[in-house]
Amino acid sequence: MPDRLLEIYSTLLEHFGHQNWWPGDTPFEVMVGAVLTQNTNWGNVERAIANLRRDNLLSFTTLAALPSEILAEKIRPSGYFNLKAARLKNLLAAISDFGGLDLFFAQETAELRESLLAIKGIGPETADSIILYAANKPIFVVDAYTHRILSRHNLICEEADYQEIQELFMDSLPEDLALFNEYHALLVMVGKEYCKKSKPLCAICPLQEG
DNA sequence: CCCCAGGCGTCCA
DNA sequence: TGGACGCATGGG
Repeated sequence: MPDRLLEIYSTLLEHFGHQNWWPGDTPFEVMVGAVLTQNTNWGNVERAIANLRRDNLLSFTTLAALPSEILAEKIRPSGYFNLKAARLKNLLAAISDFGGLDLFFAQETAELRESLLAIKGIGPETADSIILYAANKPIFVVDAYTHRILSRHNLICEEADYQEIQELFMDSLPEDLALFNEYHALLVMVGKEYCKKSKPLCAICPLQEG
C-alpha cells in the first residue's frame, strides 16, 4: 500500500504537473480562503476574496474589526455567507486571544490542530488545510475527492472516515511538506477532471487498475 | 430543469 | 456513532 500511494503520486504528477498550491498571496489570505471554500467552488471563493481586496479589508486587524454583517455582504459570492462570516470571526477572535497569527502558527502541529478544531466552524479539513497551506507544517489534507478517489479505486472502504484516510497517507509517506502540499492538490485535480460525484469511474482516469 | 462544489454543526435515533 | 438536514452562490 505505501508503494501504491507513491505510484499514484508519480502518476498524477506526471499527468498534471506541479500545482504550486495554495492560491493566496499571504498565509492570512490562504487561511481566509480555507474557510470560504468549505463545500464551495473555488471560483466563487475568488470572487469573495476579490471583494475583500477591493475594499482593502484583506488584513488580519481590518477583518477582525469588521462587523459580521458587513463581512457577510462582502463574501456573499462564496455561498453560506452568514455562516462563513461568523466562522471567520470565530477564527480571528481565537487567534487574537492567543496573541496573534505568528504566535498561533508557531505552535507544534498537534497543538495547532487542537486549537483550530476547538473553534466553531473549523473542522478537520479546514484545520488541516490551514496547517499545511498557511502555517506550512506537514499534515495530510483529506477531502471529499480524496475519499471518493481512493474508495472508487478500491484502496479504502467506502465507510473509511477522515482520520483513517489521513493515517493511511501519513503512515505510508515520508513526512514532507512539499509532498503533502502537492499530493493533495493533485488529488483535487484528478477529482475535478475524472472523479465526479454522480458519474461512474472514468475510463480515462490516469489512475488505472482498480 | 437538474446536479454540483477543496464542510461543518445540529438534531435525533 | 451515524445519517439527515440546513446553510447559499454561481457554473455546467
